[in-house]
Amino acid sequence: MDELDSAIVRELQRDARQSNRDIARKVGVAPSTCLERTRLLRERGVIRGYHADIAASALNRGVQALVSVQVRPLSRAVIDNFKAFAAGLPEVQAVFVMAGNDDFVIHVGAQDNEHLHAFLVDRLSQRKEIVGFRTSIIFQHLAKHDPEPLPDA
Amino acid sequence: MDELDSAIVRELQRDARQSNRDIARKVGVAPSTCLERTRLLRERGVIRGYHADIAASALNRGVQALVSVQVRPLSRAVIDNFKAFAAGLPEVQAVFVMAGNDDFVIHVGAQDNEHLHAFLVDRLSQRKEIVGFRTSIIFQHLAKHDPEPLPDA
DNA sequence: TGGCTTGGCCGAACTTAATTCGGCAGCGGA
DNA sequence: TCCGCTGCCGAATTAAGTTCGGCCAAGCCA
Repeated sequence: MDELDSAIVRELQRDARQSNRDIARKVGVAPSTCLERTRLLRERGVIRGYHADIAASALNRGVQALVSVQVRPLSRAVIDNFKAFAAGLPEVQAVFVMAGNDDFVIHVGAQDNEHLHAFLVDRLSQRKEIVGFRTSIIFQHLAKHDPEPLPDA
Repeated sequence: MDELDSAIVRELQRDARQSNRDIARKVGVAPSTCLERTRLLRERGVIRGYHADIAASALNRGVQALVSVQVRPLSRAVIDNFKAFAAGLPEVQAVFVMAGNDDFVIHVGAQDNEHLHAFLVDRLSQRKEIVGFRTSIIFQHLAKHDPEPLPDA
């Protein structure tokens, strides 16, 4: 992970669909070199994939929420099981396994409030390992897809 | 946003760097048609961008947390101002503007616990509009980059 | 109902990019 | 110093992106 790798990664974070030649030119190496670096980054697991960022409303997810969940007992089996369950639900966009008061935070997207409510009472509430959850509506989501690099220090 | 658009969007969510020809073949249209559809999706704002998914540890963000923040007074000026401030910090990966007990949830990534602590006490604590915040460490992050589509119903 | 218009898709032609691979230069070890 | 290894380059080949004229079908108006 030298400076060249970092520069390539930054470019791919910014725009994953620009051509390899453009990236090569911007980072100052030959296209073949850039291609090989990119291949290795992928192979090493630094680059995990490339994904389009889609407007939530176009995916019928105009209403979003963070759901904080507590489960019991706090055993690995229960945690892994609930995590897999949550990840499998279509409304769920992300699952955070947490330390602290809440064991999970689930990022959910639904078409409207009614669908969100249905999801909460028909899906989540079913699970017997859940001892409590709190739902907070998201007004706005600002995600930074190409953060400036963190100082190494 | 007909079935063809949806199919193209799904493919680009799954792998944003596959060739237009491959996508065209998978969704069953000519490459030129697929290209034009993609252009229009972008123009309409359905597709907002394409981004590489990078392993957190490679970006010096091995430690992540969700920080719930309360600010006062709850005026638009204060909210917009704090949102812009948070979004500008390099450690911040996402900002959620919330309804409910907390006004913001901030997704933060830092090199280690020490850097995270420094961020909290040197950056966040400075802000006079903050009347309280709670930090919860993230053990695991499971993000779904190509969720199955939500039923239209 | 019949002709006209329009939108959207196709495929060929052309331009540009991805990919492969042999060679070379720089570096480190013996 | 010499050898071998690593990583970069650039040319050649294959494949992809992009443009554009033509066609077909659906909708509309008379």
